[in-house]
Amino acid sequence: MSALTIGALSTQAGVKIPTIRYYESIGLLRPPSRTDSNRRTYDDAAVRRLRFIRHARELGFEVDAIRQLLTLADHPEQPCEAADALARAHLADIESKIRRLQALRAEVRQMVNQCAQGEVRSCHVIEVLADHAHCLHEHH
Amino acid sequence: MSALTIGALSTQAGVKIPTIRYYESIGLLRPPSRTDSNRRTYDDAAVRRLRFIRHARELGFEVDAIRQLLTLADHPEQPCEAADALARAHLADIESKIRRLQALRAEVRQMVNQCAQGEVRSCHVIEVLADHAHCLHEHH
DNA sequence: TCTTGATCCTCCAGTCGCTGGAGAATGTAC
DNA sequence: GTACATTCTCCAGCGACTGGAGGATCAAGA
Repeated sequence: MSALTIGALSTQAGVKIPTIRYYESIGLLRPPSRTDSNRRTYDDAAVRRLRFIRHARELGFEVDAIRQLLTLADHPEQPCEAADALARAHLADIESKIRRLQALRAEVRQMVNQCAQGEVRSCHVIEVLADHAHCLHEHH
Repeated sequence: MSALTIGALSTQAGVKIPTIRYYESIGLLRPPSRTDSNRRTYDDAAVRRLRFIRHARELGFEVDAIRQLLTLADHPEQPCEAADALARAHLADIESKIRRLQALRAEVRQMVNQCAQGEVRSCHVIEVLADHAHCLHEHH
């Protein structure tokens, strides 16, 4: 039953105030009730919803996917295949990102290790970036 | 000695034409010479430079870091400590990204595995995203 | 009660790294 | 010669925020 200001919501959910207003403007958060002096007031449900959004963003979900998930969450009587499919698609995405980053790490490690602390002429940081033959991975 | 059109440069470097012009506009690529009819003409050095840029972008370097690296590459007589430091900083970045993504993967995997294919009410995809207690990692 | 400073409001412009369209001028191939 | 592809510039938009201007309102201390 606690009525929260936008500032309180911001700290409780860990989302900046302008971002909260932005989420409202793009329809991720429903417009809250207002005080007589036109200030937004939120309830605990809004905290949960905003945490949901923030968490999903941290997981790398795009706003559009989140919108779909929120719609699902608003209709808990429906089967969750759609939410499951969304999550599965995202999992594949995460896994590809990890693989790519691991390859990049190997490459940059090689760059750093091979830098002879000499002149740029002999510096592999530049070389590796300039020359595809130094690639350890196949992203192109 | 081959003179390349922007289209040829685009295919050889794997960078879209508007992106090439964009890179020129922000000073990542020097303005090339032009034909009588005002079309850009590039040489092989431009291909290497653009590949350098593209590769660095794929490695997740920000344009600003790339600008610094390019400046270094343009002055090969200088010591490469700066380039090395840039690469090292980026390596730390990549490693943190990998760790975060691995944690996210675990979380999303859990979500997918626990989804009972029932109703949303019992679907962990929604639950995990809504409730911080389900987190396996510590990103907040 | 007054005043100070924190918080809130709306609107708008900027960030980064592109991306794509409009409309016009060329280049190339049959 | 005609058709189609390519290029030119300029400008607007994308996603997902972020922050400032200028003004109203609130909460707490003197």
